[in-house]
Amino acid sequence: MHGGFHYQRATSANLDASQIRYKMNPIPDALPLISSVMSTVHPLRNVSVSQLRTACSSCSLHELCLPAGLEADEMEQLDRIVNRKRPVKRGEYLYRAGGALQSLYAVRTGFLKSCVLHDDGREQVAGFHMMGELLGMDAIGSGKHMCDAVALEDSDVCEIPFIELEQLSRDIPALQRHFHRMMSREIARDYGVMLLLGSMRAEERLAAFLLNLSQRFAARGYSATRFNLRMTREEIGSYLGLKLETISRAFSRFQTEGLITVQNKSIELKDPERLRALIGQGA
Amino acid sequence: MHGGFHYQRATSANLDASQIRYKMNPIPDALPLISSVMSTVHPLRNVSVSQLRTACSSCSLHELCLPAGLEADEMEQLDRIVNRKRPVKRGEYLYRAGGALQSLYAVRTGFLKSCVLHDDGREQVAGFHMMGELLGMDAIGSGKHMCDAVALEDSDVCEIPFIELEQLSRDIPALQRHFHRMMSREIARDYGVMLLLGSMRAEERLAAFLLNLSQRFAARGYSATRFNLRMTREEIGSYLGLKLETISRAFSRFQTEGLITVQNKSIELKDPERLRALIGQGA
DNA sequence: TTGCCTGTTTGATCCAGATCAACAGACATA
DNA sequence: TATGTCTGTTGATCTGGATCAAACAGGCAA
Repeated sequence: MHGGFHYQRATSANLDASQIRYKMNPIPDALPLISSVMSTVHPLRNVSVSQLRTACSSCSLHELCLPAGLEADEMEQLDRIVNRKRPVKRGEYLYRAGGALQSLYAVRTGFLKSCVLHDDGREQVAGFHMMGELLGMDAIGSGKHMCDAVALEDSDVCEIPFIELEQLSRDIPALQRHFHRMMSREIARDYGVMLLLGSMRAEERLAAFLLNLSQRFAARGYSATRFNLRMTREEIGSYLGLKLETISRAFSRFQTEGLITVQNKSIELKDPERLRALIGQGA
Repeated sequence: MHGGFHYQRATSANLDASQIRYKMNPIPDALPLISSVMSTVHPLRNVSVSQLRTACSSCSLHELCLPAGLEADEMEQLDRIVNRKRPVKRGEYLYRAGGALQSLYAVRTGFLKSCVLHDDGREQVAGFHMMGELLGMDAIGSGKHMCDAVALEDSDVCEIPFIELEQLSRDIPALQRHFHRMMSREIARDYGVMLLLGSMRAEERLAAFLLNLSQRFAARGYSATRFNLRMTREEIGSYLGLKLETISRAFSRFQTEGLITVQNKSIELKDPERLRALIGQGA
């Protein structure tokens, strides 16, 4: 893959050309640049072109991310407090459990996981995070992070100093509103995970997981039916409260039943409808 | 127990007198009425005494609840938007999944549960809520409640219209701050539940559950070692991702091992330390 | 007092998923 | 190109908790 966009690097061999193009379209890194060069400075904003490149307003994620619903001038104010493009290499920690809360982080590119730790070494994956999603909200209550955040592939995040975000959200109702929405959606997601962990059987859990990924990729303009997993079977298992062997077997069974095609990390949903029907057969 | 305060009714026999007094003091139900007749209006506030009686500033929960950390005048502003004392009878719904978000609710007295529902009828208890805790935050993201909230015993809640809370929290930084803390703590709690559901065995889960209740009762000035369950074995099981028979057996085993005394809903923790040690033996 | 009705306890059996084990690819480094 | 280290697959066996079943206790209405 060329340019700064190596999101699909590891698995490009598995994908046909049309899909690669499709996946690269929605989040163009280079295109905005070009158009911004043509018109020197954005009429509404007093920032240089180089800043504009990564500004929220030119970021293809802004409808999903924190600035959703902001006016241009409001977005500019938010831009001023955001430290854009902090890279996190695969395997690196964005923050660790126990560390003091400084900032929230919005994923620009890449993929991360949050892990809750238990004294005895057990760890539980509490979530996987993709572009436009906000991390670190668990730390606001105590001032300390409750979990580790680790990059599953080379990623870029926007760093949003929390104190300043809180300050700014008093001045910008739309920002306040959307920040509350994002916290609340995290709570709603957590409730869904509890339902999954507390009352679904293994195959239902995996089906729900795949459909959730599918829906999130689709919301970002990617294919809903073909995507690559960024996490290992063990990490999926941890998230779903199952062992890696169980994940592997369930994948195999889904494949022999024609529900999906799996090859290593590459997934194709062949029959999303039947997958959906699979959830809710139990009990 | 007399008056409207029967929170401890079923278990008062277990408590010594000093504790009962303590428990009854903070939330006087009947007395306020009388004194309001006597002293018409509070000097600092332009509200009648009858309103003051149940005002946040006179509520024993205010250090745990939403107004934590507010100045007197700020608390007064909050008071003005809060609709105090909405009673919810045992078994009644405070709100239902799918219903539009109007208000958040702070528990004044009593005990409630939240249940996430699945199409096929399965339900998962997502949380139990006691005095000072805030319900409904899952609904902010979508504008619709994600779960049912049901009273497990006759309860009173304060109704806090969400739009007005959001508005007011722009004017009162301490309120904004604390509201964010409460949402964040819910997220942190959820992560803990995921850890529990995803990687603990049955007895660890129950021990963690008992210790969590103990700690929450203690934070409210109740005994940390003697309390009454407000929920059935089935509800505990649902919350912990286990069947009611498993809960019952685990209780029995804890009892024969001298960790606790159980009799129906009444619990005494005989050896909290060993209970704590029990968590984290597995894996 | 009787007779539900709901919730709880305890025993016997079963099974979904864990555990143990062997092996096969994929990928990274030299 | 060889080599070692992760990661994933599949089989055989085991087991914690589910399921099925029976009996019982407490609350409450008639």
